[in-house]
Amino acid sequence: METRDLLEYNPVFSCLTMETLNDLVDGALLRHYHRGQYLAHAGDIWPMLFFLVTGGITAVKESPEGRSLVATSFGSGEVFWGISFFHPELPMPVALRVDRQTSVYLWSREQMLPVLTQHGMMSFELCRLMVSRMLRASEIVEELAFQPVAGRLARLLIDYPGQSGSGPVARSLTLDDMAARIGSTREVVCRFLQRFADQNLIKITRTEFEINDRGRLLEIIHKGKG
Amino acid sequence: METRDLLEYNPVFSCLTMETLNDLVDGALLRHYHRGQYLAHAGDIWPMLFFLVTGGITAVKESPEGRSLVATSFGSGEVFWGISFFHPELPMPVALRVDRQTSVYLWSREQMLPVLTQHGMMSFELCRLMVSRMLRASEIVEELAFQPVAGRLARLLIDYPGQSGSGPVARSLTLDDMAARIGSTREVVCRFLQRFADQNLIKITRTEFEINDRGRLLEIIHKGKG
DNA sequence: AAAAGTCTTTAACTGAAGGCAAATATATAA
DNA sequence: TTATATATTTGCCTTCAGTTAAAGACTTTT
Repeated sequence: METRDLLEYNPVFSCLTMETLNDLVDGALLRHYHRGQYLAHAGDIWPMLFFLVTGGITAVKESPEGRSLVATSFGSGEVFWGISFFHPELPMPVALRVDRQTSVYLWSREQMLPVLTQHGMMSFELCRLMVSRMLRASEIVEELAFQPVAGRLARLLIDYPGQSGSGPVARSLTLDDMAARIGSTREVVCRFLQRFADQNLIKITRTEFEINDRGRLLEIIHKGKG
Repeated sequence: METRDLLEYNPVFSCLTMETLNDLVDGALLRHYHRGQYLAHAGDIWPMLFFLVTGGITAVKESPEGRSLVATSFGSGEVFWGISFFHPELPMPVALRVDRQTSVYLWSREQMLPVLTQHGMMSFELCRLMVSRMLRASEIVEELAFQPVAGRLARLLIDYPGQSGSGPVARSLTLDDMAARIGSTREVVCRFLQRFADQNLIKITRTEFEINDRGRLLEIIHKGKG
């Protein structure tokens, strides 16, 4: 899709006039990153708002001992920001890591502030977006607090990326990736995957997997027990 | 403090003109609740924004098996909302429970929407507020994912409500309350409290406690191990 | 094709934390 | 006061999940 369409399709930018939007795009910094680079590290003061044109970015929390947890991730057409964009004195609680070849538009707090305070609709849409993100955070909290690993993993499998209808799916995430998404470790994830396979809930090879018993997986998510 | 002062002191409302503020207050629903009542239950569609005049409200997540987790709580002068205020189709992920005698101003989505879209500054301040709340959520996630119970409890003790300087503090929270705040259970909390007492980090009676070794507690929070 | 690196898989061990049950203490109501 | 409900404390036991270690499988490089 064209960058321009992406912007106009995004609720936050779509409420601006052509003119304002043009000005914004002209003033924006267009940056390209590649896999493994960081837009910002946890602890940084990073007062920027960005629009993701192509690629993917992941918000990651790192524990002191090196375990990490994926808080959320962004794709084409999505908007996010550094905490410092809104609170210049506060540092980033997560790192923003680039998943693959990625292009973003960047705006600084100074650039964007007048536009936001001028356009109530835009700020309001930003609020709405934040609420969605808060919901996501809320889900993560709930799962970490109440769901044992089996449930969290079952959920990850159910909404695994690149699942169309039935048939085997490529294991695009490594065990470490999965572990980071559900707040556990490589070995434990492996163990539970095998256990699911033993129970015929899934079929699994080194490179692919396939869900056999979606119903039972959903049950594990909701009622617990793996 | 006067309600009026509270409103004018709140960043979200303070950017309105006297006039608009008057209109808002006139249009608001003033409601009184008592301990144990709910403004909204998890799962409700509740498209309201509220301003807490007096009292206290807690946002609680409940697990299917009856354990609960305090996500955050609000006091005098604070503003919060139902998810449905921003996304009318989405239900509340938490319940809003009243802690004690409480008065709130309530506005519906319909009432407030025009004001917000008209006043960019107000929406922007609301964004800022949301970011703060997101930060809080982010901390909770981090702690649940990476901190063992000892650390989470230590933190709860360090910023226990009603701690002025030194000296013993009344145990205003029951073990269940504490457990709900750190995502654990009554018994476990009790056990860790006793352990802390054994190590002379705190002194504890049935009704009061006192922090003896704040430094060591901070260490447990940051470096782990109880 | 050998070597080095990266993932996956298993097993055995360990520790952390939750559940149950019972004793004790305290507050509230009849 | 007695009775009833509510909190705390403790011991014992179980489960769950993280750690360590090692072996196997596949990829990429040399």
